[in-house]
Amino acid sequence: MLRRRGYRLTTQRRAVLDVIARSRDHLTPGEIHQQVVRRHPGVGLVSVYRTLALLADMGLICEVHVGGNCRSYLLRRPLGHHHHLVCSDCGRVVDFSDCDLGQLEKRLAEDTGYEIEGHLLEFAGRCPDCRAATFT
Amino acid sequence: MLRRRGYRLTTQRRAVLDVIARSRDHLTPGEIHQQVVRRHPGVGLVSVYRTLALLADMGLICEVHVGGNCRSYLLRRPLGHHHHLVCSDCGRVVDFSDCDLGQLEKRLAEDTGYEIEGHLLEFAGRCPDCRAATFT
DNA sequence: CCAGTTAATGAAAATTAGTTTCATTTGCAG
DNA sequence: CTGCAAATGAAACTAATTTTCATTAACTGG
Repeated sequence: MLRRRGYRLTTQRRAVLDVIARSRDHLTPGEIHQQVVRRHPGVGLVSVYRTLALLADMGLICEVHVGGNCRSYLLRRPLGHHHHLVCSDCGRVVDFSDCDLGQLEKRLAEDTGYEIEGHLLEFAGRCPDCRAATFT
Repeated sequence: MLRRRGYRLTTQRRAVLDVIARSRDHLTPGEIHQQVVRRHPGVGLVSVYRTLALLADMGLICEVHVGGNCRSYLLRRPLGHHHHLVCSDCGRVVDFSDCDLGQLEKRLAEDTGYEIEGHLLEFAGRCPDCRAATFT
């Protein structure tokens, strides 16, 4: 896909893609870098950022904004439109895809005159594990 | 309200509250500080952050997470549950309150075992002014 | 109203996340 | 193989936020 868009397929890009593809979880740029370095020491955090920006541009990954510490998490996109349910304790993320905001979106557009381009929907809650941990 | 919770009512807290109360727009910590300093030179950005954290804790203000540059915007809460429609060009924010996510939330809780605590819903779009500007 | 305590402040340093710059390297077209 | 533009790594930089700590001032009790 990179090639098709005229980008070069470099070792570092391979490495980043590899990490993202391998992981089921959502990772921060820093975490991705750590994992990349394990197999490819010398790969710079900068390249990770650059690759992530590229992938995000191409729509292959997307970002999550969670909690108080407004840090952007990057994650693998499970193909297509979807949203996140984030555990407020451990940060674990569950994806879901049906959000049914079409009507609301339409009404908002009419009421405000905005041309709506997209939306960000995230739920916060406590995952089963963290809930269980409380009762220990 | 501060007093009721055992916090002191300091000049700087008054000043921050004043600015937030006066403004209908959403402000960044930096913007709030600028305005505070106009009337109260010497008030530190630090205190603004501290006051904002306090107010957010008490639920009197809330944050917005917008666009790519993951910076947390703080804003006045128009009382009660609501959401934001943010212009992707100029950043102007419109509030709306009916989101009708109850059913989705319930189903998610059943499916995932998460105890859902809240949600973050934001729409992005282009406001009437910015749309008009394009055609100039 | 005054004094004491203690929370709150301001300044500066520290931290954290992300971006920019630029000389060097390298993928890949020819 | 070779050349060159694209991509990289290191380091400097920007920006936002947090921490530290000595000083200040809000409230409480007298």
